[in-house]
Amino acid sequence: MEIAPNRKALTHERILDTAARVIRRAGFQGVGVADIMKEAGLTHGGFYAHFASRDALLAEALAHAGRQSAERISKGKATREARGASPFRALVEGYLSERHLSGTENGCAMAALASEMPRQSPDVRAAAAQRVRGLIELVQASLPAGFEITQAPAIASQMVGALQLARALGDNAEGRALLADNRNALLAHFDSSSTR
Amino acid sequence: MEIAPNRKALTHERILDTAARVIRRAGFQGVGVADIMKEAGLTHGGFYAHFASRDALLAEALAHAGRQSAERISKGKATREARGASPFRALVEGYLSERHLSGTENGCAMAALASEMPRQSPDVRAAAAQRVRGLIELVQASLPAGFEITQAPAIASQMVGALQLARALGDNAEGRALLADNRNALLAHFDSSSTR
DNA sequence: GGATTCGCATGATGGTCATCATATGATGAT
DNA sequence: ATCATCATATGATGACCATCATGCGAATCC
Repeated sequence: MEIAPNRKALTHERILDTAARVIRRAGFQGVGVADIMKEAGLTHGGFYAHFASRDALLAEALAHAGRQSAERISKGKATREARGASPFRALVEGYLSERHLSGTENGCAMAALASEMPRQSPDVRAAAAQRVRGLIELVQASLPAGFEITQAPAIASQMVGALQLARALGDNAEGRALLADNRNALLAHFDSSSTR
Repeated sequence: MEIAPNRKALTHERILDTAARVIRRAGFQGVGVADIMKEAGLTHGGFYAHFASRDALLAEALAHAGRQSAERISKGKATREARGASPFRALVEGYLSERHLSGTENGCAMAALASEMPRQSPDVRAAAAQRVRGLIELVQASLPAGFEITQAPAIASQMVGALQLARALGDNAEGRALLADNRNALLAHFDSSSTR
């Protein structure tokens, strides 16, 4: 009976996974229950067998997106470290990459949704606060010598802000230039070969 | 005939002014035509005598909000300079203030709306890009000796990101602490008395 | 293999929204 | 004072949305 582990649990996971991508693409307010179900290959009706409400899904989906994006960021970071980059450089170059600029759907949930957070339900807000803390910890764990630990929140702020301003400018030369300026500013401190 | 300058133009301005506040509070997607008209003291019907569409209003309103917030930021900066702060310190302390943390409705339009920008109409996006450039110029004009001019986009990114992460954490001790960390990081470079 | 359970689909309900057609009522000209 | 004009209000239309009641079909158990 464990061999076909609850089909329902699998579907639940699939909805969550889809929702995590869709909310980053369309925003909390830009997505309806039916949109998510359709993209998950289902119809809207079964939704309330899986979630108590739209808000409950959003909260779960944000936490899920946070785990997804944290994992993806860590993975990209590891790849760059394997190529010889320092942990901090690997983090910064991965987060402020052109790939992340255009890949909102699979990127950092906070960068994709930050300005909508203050208007969400308490459950969503709690997940958002967790995500902010996670980002700061990630930065903290990558800080090179020469940085104070109290600078981690500032660096996290800069990274998120940079991605958002670059996206506001657009996936074009201007947006990419803003990303590059941010990489340079962050990496100049401890290493003279700037953008790489 | 100029003595009572077009009542229509006045109403247009009033709608715009209201919309500029409402979109920062509720977000682009969180606000309807009727909401804005009601808050401006009108009914929804007359709307299309003033704007071609909802999108047209949003674009005009964002530009308006940008002008409003730029002016407000500059004014706060001038006040702090008059009290003896350097231009850069005045800018940073004003932008990353607790007042700005809780005053989304009258604060920086980019901090209030950034993550919704990529999904907006071309007209709105153009206004957004203008706003990003304006912010960067404001930072540039305030840079103290010891900063490179190419750091302005990075500093602007950090300021916007800090406000958004702080708001995601909430208008509470944790959010205020993140703001303080950002003020310290920005001001530590050229002045040893940190937060204030 | 027949009954039962349960996951999902179909379809309905009440609400909200952008947009527009038309009515009203005030303002300014004659 | 009467009329024309124009800014705004009333009300309608069609679309969309969250939620839920009910039905069907497939997997599970006896």
